[in-house]
Amino acid sequence: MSFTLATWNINSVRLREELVLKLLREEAPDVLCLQECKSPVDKIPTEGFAALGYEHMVANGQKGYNGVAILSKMPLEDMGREDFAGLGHARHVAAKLPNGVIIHNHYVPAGGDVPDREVNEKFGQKLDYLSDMARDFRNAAPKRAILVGDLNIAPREDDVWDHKKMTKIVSHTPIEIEALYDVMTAGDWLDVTRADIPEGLLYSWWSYRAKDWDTADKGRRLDHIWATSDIAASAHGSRVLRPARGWEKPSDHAPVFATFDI
DNA sequence: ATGGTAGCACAGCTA
Repeated sequence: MSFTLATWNINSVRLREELVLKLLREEAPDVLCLQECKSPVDKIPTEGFAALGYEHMVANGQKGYNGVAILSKMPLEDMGREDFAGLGHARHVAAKLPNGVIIHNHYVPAGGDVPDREVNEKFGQKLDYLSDMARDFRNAAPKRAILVGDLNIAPREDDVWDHKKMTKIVSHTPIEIEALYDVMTAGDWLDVTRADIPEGLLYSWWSYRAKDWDTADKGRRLDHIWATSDIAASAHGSRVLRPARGWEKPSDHAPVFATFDI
């Protein structure tokens, strides 16, 4: 069976309901994982999604901030929500597909501006969130699983527009990159996007503050699709839907896609 | 070093 999965930080699912519908109509992934829904679960506009065939959703929501959801054409079994770092935030939800594959959808804390947990509590929370993820995967090694989301870390030199300028900028500091690779190793995860697209600059986020995001192209690859090694080899066809960053009233993130033959 | 934009919700936090 072949299925296509997309992940997208939507930056308010209620404000951008029409953009979600456009993506579902034009790209028709089997599963769409959203982050930063910024909505309680019961206020997510599911009717329009269901009308396009996405009749199934598992979600974790809160008012105003964070929030993650998995939309699917196929039935989903709710596999619960983790509160890593004990923040009380809606940053994770998991679901199982009929083929047995488990999907983890994460919104990792951004971590504030200063990359030092002694002076910036948010940076400490980000590192704690990552170490809790790693501990969880060491406790119960995931199998036949996919992990997606806005991980708020661009690990490789070619995941940012200027590696040297970025090494002290939160999202590309060595301590975060180390922590992210520790999560990856703890769970036998492989970076599907970079397995499919090993060469070259590849971004999924551009700041709203840049004058001309497209020509300046000061992007970062913050949005990831990983898979456990038992199914990673079946993945192909990865891409970033960069044009979505240029849609009317866009999210600052573009959707990332991967197709799996499982 | 600073400020630039955006969402939520209506001030100020978060990104």
